[in-house]
Amino acid sequence: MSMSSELLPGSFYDRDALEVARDLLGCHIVRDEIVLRVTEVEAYRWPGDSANHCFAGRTKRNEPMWGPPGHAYIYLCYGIHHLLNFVTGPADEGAAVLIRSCEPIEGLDLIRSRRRGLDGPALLTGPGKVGSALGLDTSWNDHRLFDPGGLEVRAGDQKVPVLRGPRIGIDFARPKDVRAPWRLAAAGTLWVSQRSKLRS
DNA sequence: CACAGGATCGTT
DNA sequence: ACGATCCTGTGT
Repeated sequence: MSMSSELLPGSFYDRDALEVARDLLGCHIVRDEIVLRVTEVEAYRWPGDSANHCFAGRTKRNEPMWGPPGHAYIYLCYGIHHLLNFVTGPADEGAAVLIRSCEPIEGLDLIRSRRRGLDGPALLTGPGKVGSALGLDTSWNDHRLFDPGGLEVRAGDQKVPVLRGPRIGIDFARPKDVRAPWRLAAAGTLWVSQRSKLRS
């Protein structure tokens, strides 16, 4: 458990998902002995974002996204991958930031043991890999990220240079939303997926 | 109840 | 380019 930085308060998440996404780059996700530096995120905004799970209204799956900011929203993708999101904005608005990639700070041995046969950026570049490395499943839904214990988010590097590009895997959305540059990544690291599609 | 498709990943 | 693998949302 890393005590090197402050837990982000609930108020950190009570803003537009795009602002929260920007400020999450360089922050630390902590679970047990694993500490990850956030390197790549996507904003799913409110209102009017047709790529957002909440676009068509409330469902059982997206219920955590309508709750208070700073809670976890985790869902099963393609029947295999558990994808980690942080709920943003006020309750009753459905917005969140998807954690797409991280860089290991501590706990690399445990991460490797969960991703047998892989090494280097292949361990953590992609949202399914982040969920796997952290050992997450849907039982973590609604978890309060600003409370100590379990799964925590702590402050990290300030003023990380940012790369931007369109979000991945949302071809079903409206063209305007498919094009929106709401995938953000930290510059200067290889621990980012599809880096060539990003620009400063 | 049945169906179609998905904010992915690793291999071919 | 494709299969894995299963839940979700919608429609009847």
